[in-house]
Amino acid sequence: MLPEERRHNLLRLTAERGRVKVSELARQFEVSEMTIHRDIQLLEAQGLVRKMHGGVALAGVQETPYRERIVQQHAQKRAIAEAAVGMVRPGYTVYLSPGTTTTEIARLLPQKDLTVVTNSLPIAQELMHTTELEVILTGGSVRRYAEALVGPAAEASLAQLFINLAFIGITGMDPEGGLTVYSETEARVLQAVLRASRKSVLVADSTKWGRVMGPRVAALEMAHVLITDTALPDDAVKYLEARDVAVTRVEASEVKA
Amino acid sequence: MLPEERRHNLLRLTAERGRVKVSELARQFEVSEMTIHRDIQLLEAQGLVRKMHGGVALAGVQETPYRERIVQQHAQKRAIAEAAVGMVRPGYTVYLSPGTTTTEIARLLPQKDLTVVTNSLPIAQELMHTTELEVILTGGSVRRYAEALVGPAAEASLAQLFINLAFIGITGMDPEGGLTVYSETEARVLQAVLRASRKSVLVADSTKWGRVMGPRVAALEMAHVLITDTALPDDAVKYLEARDVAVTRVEASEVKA
DNA sequence: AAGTAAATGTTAGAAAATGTTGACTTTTCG
DNA sequence: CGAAAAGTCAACATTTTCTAACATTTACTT
Repeated sequence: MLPEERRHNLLRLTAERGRVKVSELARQFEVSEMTIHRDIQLLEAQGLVRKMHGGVALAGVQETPYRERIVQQHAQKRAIAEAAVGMVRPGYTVYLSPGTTTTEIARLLPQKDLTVVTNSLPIAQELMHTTELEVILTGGSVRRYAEALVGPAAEASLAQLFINLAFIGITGMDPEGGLTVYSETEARVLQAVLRASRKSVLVADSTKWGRVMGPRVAALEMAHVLITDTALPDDAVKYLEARDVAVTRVEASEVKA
Repeated sequence: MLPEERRHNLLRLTAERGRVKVSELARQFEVSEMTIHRDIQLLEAQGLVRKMHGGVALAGVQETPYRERIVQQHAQKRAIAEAAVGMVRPGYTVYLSPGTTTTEIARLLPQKDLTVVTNSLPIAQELMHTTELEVILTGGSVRRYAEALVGPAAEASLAQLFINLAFIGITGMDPEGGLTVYSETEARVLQAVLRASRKSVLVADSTKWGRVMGPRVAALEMAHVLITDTALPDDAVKYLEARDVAVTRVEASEVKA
């Protein structure tokens, strides 16, 4: 494995799991711990990770990177979420993927006449307390750092359902790389979601465009709709619409909390 | 668990529960009490928590003086939970039903080498944050008041699993009425649990004896073990042991909170 | 082929984290 | 009140992790 490749993987592993032990990384990559230390030092200088005794964590994040990410780019996510909620009709069964934008959608959902399917623990928690909607949680293994449920059990339970609208927060989207997420298990769950859904809606800010971050979920054109912000380049829109993917670009105008 | 991670979890636990005993934290994180003292000292220097004799409390937060009886009940649940945890062996897959006693068991579980299956959202949440155990959540509809997952999906996912030990908090137990819980759906989930388990352990304080509270889960003698308190009448013990149900009666000794 | 720069491993000492012991303080309870 | 129990904390020993310096290997350049 190339050094740069190794650092990239290190970063990905850290992003996925929130924190990783130095010893584990050394074993994983079959290099000495010293090398890992040097990698970490390098990544820390770029502000990407934070060193802690015995391991490494995502920068600026303690233990739950998920919750921390929520505060970033909130206005944009909120605007995207508002557009997403506009697509929901009474009686629908909607799916919400784990993620910050989808959590925002959950908060804006109508209070009635809706069934929500999710594999995100925080979303289920929130909907349970703040609404009277029917909430269905997929089964599965708890994936700690994403606070999500994954694995064969999650996929199997999705196969039993019919979903009118699936809202999917994606980590990377690229004409060549397609839709990508951090981990293999999450990718598989999303594939099950796509199979169970009549219509799939990607929610992703424009920074995700051109990014290939991990395992591939599906081709770009598998989605029916993309909701993103105005910063998405015109040629990207052209590319998508040529493939029958409807694009909605929203303005993150007012940043009210 | 990394030191910094442990301190973060300590803070989280304190925020959740208002105040926590040093001895409990030491047990939970599997470190000496001295280490906990040092952690607390560090967090106190940052103004995040307040040190108290025997424990730690959230800084700047009013203390809620608790009712004696609640404390008493808690001590009993705690004692039952301790006996329950004593039955767990490394490598086991254990099931925890929704409930306060089982939540207490979750808090006392070893940190390693265990798979936990549950349909309780709070238990999954807690284990996810404070341990590194493999946590499997059954799927299903969210049952609001119990914060539990129920329904055909929950039953189906349990059917896929093998459980070494199932800890079941029961609402009522009676020679004639058998084991009873509040709702039909919960009863069905517990039936699925019993089918998937090699050994089932009832955890219930003695007030549950003679109570028939709702739908029947199974006959009394379906369980292998009952862990309860010393107030359970002798004839109840005799009745149960005649049917090959082992009874463990614990004393709520460590009463003071 | 020789030289150079990058990458990695090794070693040793520094720093951090943890546990243990024992003296001391606070709380509990007869 | 006064003694026993429980909790605190400082000092020391031990283990683990970090870092800097040096040696070695690998890959690229001239």
